[in-house]
Amino acid sequence: MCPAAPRQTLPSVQLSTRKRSPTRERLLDFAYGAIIEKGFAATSIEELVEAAGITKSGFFYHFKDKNDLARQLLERYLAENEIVLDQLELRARELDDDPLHAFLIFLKLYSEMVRDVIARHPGCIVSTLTYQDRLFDETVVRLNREGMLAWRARFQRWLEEIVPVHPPRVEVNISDLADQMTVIADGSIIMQRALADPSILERQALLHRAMVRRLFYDS
Amino acid sequence: MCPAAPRQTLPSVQLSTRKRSPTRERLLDFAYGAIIEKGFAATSIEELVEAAGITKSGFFYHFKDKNDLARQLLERYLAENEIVLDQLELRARELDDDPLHAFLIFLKLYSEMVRDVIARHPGCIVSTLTYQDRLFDETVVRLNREGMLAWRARFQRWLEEIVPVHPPRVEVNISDLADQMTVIADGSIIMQRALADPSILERQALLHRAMVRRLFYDS
DNA sequence: TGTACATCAGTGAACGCGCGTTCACTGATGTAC
DNA sequence: TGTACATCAGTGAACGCGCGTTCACTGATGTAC
Repeated sequence: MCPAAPRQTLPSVQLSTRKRSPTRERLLDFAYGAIIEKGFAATSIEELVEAAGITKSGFFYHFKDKNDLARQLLERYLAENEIVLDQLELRARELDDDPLHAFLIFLKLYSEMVRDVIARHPGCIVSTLTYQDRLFDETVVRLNREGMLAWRARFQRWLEEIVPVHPPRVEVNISDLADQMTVIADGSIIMQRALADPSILERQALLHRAMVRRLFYDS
Repeated sequence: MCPAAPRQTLPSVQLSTRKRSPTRERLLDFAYGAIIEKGFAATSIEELVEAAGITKSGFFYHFKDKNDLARQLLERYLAENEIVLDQLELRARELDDDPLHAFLIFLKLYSEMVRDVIARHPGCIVSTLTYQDRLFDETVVRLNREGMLAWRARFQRWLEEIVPVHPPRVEVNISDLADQMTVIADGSIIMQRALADPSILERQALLHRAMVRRLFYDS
């Protein structure tokens, strides 16, 4: 599922109808970093407001409660993530008309982008929240779920475009192959973090690319 | 990294020199389940001792502090995990002398074992602890790291046995390929949990197997 | 076999701290007429 | 242009609760002589 692009390079995304308050955005930024470092339960409202330079009551002006923080964080992340992947897919398809070639270009572009993002934030909120989902209400759990399904849908659509042109050399389930992208991203981030080796995700992304290529080509 | 086999099927593993106390084992069992459900920070000592039927002070007889709980849990898990993988590898090598065939059998056996374990405990403590590693001392972080490196070493050794007999059809880094096994296991567990779909891990394990097979064979 | 001591596996009460949350209030800015 | 009111983005003090941890103590079992 991860990661989104660096925040500063993003256009201003308007989420729902709520106005974007700079203080709220900063609180979300701090929460993002802290939650990736320690998890949600270990991240206190106190440390966030201290970092943002307001008082604790100010937090409750922007967020109904702590669960609402998780919800808004996830909403913002998923929206940005969609945009980043759209851009990457668009760029890849510009560079080659053939869907398979474009897909392989996409995997390469993705591996490069992800390398930089994870270096700064070694983790993924979606994975983190997934591992603590008993702490949240169903809205958060549902958002998480829908985010993962959006990844599946994107790659499944793309792969179904590829298959008629380049039939796979062995039989594989296309939906599973679409999921493999997400699985490898999330799994690599864990390993990268556990080993404190910043090269893992990129290496795994490139290996995955080589395996996909080999699935469609004999050479 | 995950999972270990069901506890009840395991021989009694003697960890370090400490005697295995049934109460401590039960505390560890409850902690395992709770940590996978909610994470470490959200798991309270109170709920564990209540489940075990002792008082909170009893906990501190068995564990120096909460960090010590994480350490003992991880130690026990890693030791059991080694044994389970050893057995699976032994069995696979019994069934076929060729290292590649044995490896593919191993992947199949693994996918079956893992399906049952994750159905009961939908998560992996190693991943969970990795995502909250700022909460622990370096012993825990080091154990985590060594556990992952043990997986890498096991599969790398095996793959290096395979390569001279069955040269891969495209160039891949053997160490990365060894890591891919771990990456897919951990990533699948996250997706399985986020989607609440118990079939994900097995499907991904089998897809991975097909991709590895395709790497070494043209058919 | 009896006694003395040691160890094991806890109990029970108390601690201080930090946590998430509430509530009445406030000064600055925006809007209607 | 001035006045009245509404909204925005917070403040400050207080709350009760649960958390991890400590410490003096205890009854049952094991071991030495």
